[in-house]
Amino acid sequence: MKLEFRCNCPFTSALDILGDKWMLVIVKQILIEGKETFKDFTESEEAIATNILSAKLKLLEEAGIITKTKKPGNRKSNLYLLTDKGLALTPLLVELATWSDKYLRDLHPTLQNEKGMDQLRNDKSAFAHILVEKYREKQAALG
Amino acid sequence: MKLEFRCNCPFTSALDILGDKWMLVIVKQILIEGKETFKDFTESEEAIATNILSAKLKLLEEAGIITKTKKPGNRKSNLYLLTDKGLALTPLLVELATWSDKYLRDLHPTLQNEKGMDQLRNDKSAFAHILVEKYREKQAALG
DNA sequence: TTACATTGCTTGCATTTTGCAAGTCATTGG
DNA sequence: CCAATGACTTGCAAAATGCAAGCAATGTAA
Repeated sequence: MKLEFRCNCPFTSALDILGDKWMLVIVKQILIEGKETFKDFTESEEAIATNILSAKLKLLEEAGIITKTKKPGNRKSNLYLLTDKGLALTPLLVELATWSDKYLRDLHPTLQNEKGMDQLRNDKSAFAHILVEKYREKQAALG
Repeated sequence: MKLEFRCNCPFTSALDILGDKWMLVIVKQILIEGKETFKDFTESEEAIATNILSAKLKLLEEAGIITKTKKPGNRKSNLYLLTDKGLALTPLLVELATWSDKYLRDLHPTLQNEKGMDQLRNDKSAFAHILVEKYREKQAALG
């Protein structure tokens, strides 16, 4: 499980890093669900196994999408945070959710339909912008 | 390899279908590289194995992203075409390419840098719009 | 019309990735 | 000090991916 590129196509190359079941789910959990520590991820709804989580966090770090630091004042907990490169995936995530909302309901009737869904439908670029802003505020509060 | 959803999250559910090495690559090849037949895909730069290709085309069809029909006037060749649901993935693909263009060049120096890249940087929603229009024209010409 | 090539697959098997359960090891709170 | 917690690793089973070969149904050229 290492970083390699199949070809020089920009679409395919993004998928060489992000194209699996977990990478973007982890980014989503950090950005939207406020997860920061290893433990946070293991307690998620999606229930990622710890060995996979460990491997994927390593890959995300190698790819420059997240950073791993120690939580200030705590030598036990690690802090996983998005870099700018990682935050720049926000529009991609928003497109994923938009597509699901519009086209996945027939295959998946119990798909979430409350929370920010109206806001997403109403103006997705504003939605993305707010997500990024909130995350930056949080980061500023930390460091 | 069947269609199942981990949870009700719209982000994660999209990845339950699209989150692997091949699904979006195939959509890209149809949309951007004009590929239509089984053979077209096997001749791609990305070199997908025929057994995987077969399985993924089946999944894409089950998910309602592509349709499989016979080429008119030819009982041998099949024609794989995007549905509206599949065409609606265009903005997602454009976001993938945009992210690659901006953030992947340090990891992947030989990443493509010509062709439509300027147009993509200049106005990505216009770029997406043009892709969709061109594909629809092509479809109209066929049927 | 018959041999040959092409298209669209499937099968078998090796390799890689994913998933689950359990165990390790350094903090840390009491 | 000692149990609990957080962050992992390890071992093994299951699933997905990759490679090579094979095969049946057209299509094509002599």
